[in-house]
Amino acid sequence: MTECKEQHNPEECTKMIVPVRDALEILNGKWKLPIILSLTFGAKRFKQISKDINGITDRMLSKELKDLEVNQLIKRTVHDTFPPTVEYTITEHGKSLEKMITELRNWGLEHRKQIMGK
Amino acid sequence: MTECKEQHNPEECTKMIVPVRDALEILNGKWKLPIILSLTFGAKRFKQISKDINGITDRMLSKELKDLEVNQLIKRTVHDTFPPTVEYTITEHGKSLEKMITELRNWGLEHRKQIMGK
DNA sequence: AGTAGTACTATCTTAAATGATAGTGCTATA
DNA sequence: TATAGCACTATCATTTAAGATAGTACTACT
Repeated sequence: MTECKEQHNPEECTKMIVPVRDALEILNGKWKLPIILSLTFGAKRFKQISKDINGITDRMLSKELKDLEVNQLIKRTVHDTFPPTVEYTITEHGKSLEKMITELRNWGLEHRKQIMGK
Repeated sequence: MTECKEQHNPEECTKMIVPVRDALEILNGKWKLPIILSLTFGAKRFKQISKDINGITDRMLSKELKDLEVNQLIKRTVHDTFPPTVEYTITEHGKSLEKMITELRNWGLEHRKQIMGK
C-alpha cells in the first residue's frame, strides 16, 4: 500500500480518504448509529426503538428508519396480525457495522475519561 | 454485561447508546474524520491538508481544525521561522481513533461493493 | 366513557452546517 | 512587474438537519 507520509503524496492520501467519506455520507446525523446499535440487540418495534434512544422524535425516527432501509442496513417487516405490527431488524450488511460501532463506543468512553480525568 | 435483547430492557440499552452519542457529538460533520485521517499520515500544513481533502473550503478547514484542537485530537504548532509556518499533528488521543477509522474505511469499501455489486 | 398505546404522517419553525466569494500582509518565484 | 503561495478571517447566502406540535384510525384497558 502506498503512503502519504510527511513528504506528502496528496493523490494517494485523497484515495485513502474517499471511502471514509462514503461511509460518513450514509451514516451521517445524530441518530443513525444509535438506531443501528439499538437493533443489534434484537428485533424491535417503532416505540421500543424510540424508548431506547433518549430525545429522538417520531419524525426523526421515521425518517432515519427509511434512510437505513434504503441503504439495506435494516429491514422492515409488517406482520399481518390485526392490528398489523411492524418490526425492524438489522440486516447482515447492517451487522457488518457492529465492530466499528463498538470501537466508536469504546472511544466515546475513553474520551470522557481523557477530558474529565485530567 | 447486561443485555437489551428481544424482550427489551430499554434502560440498559440506553446506557449502551450514550457513549456512541458522545463520540458522534465530537466527530460530527463531513470533515473531522477525513482531517484526522489525513494527519495520521504525518504532520501537515494547512494547504497540504486542504489538498488531501477534495472539496473542503478554507473556512471549513479552519473551523474544524479549531474544534479538533479544543478536543485535544490534534495539535497546532507555530514555528518561528520567518514567515512563520504552522504545522498540525495528531495527538496520542487522536491516534486512538485510528482503529475505528480503519473499520469505517473498510466498511465504506464493502458498502460500495454491496450496493453496486448486486 | 376516558385514557393510553401503536405506527406513523404533515406542517411549520428554528438552528446549525456548509458553501461562495473576497480580502489580508507577507514572501518567493517567473 | 506580475503572479502565486501561505494561513488564515470576514461576510453573506443557501442548504440541511432537527425540533415542536398536532393529528389519524384503530384497539385495549380501566
